[in-house]
Amino acid sequence: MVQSDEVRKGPWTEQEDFKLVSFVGLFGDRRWDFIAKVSGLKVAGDRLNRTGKSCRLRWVNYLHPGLKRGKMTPHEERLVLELQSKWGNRWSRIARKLPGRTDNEIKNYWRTHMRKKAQDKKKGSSVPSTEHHAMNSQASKEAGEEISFYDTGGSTISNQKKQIKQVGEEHEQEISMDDIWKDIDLSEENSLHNEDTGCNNNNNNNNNNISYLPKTSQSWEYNSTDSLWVMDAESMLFPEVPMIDDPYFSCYTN
DNA sequence: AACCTTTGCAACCGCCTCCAC
DNA sequence: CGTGGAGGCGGTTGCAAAGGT
Repeated sequence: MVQSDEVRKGPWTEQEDFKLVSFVGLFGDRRWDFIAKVSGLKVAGDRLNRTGKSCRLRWVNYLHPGLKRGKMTPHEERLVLELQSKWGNRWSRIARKLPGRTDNEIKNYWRTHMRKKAQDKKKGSSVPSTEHHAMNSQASKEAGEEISFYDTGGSTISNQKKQIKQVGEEHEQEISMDDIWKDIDLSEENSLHNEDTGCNNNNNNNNNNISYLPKTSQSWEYNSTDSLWVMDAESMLFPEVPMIDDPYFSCYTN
């Protein structure tokens, strides 16, 4: 445990980043509490008074050398949409299929994406064609209608209300509360259904929809089994979902 | 140019799961 | 088998930058 009276919060400084990278280099990227503890000691020089959680988050979301920066590629965007429709808001699982992207990044992307979609709906305009294609998934077909723009990441009640506020302020009459709650229910059903049936159903889906993605092996071997984006057990069950090739990983092979 | 709104993203919070003891 | 700690995950918040008026 870090000395609690001095636990730092908020944005990380360059020095903190540097220290964290050093400690991770020394101790690996698993023992976050240990890293937090050791880095908080006076013997560690300038102390890094962050919690283990905070260290982990900073490393995973920002400092990890395998991270891609910058905009999502169209392939990544479509894969996110496809997997979200399949798995729901299981961001970390989705992130495992997009090496170099973090769950946080994908989550943020999704929220932005859905916000745009909500605005499109509000304006009564058609959904952009690529997005529509991606969203035209098993779940929406089985629901017999378009996926609601409310079945987003962060789809808690409070968030829904926030979106309602954002989206509906001018057009409250157009989208009633009943519609909204119906959408929420539908999306939850879809999500559950996808979770239950995703394995079989999506064999076909994936073969059809994302076969354009290159099938590659994970060349990144940073810290071996302790690395991010390792194939988990579930991933092994869905080998049909390809990994996106990532040239960045080549620099982690020793 | 100033102000307001929107967008993107880093970071935190709280809950859950796993595992060692 | 129960418990506690550590890590993981999803949801949420806050803020800076960009864009619009």
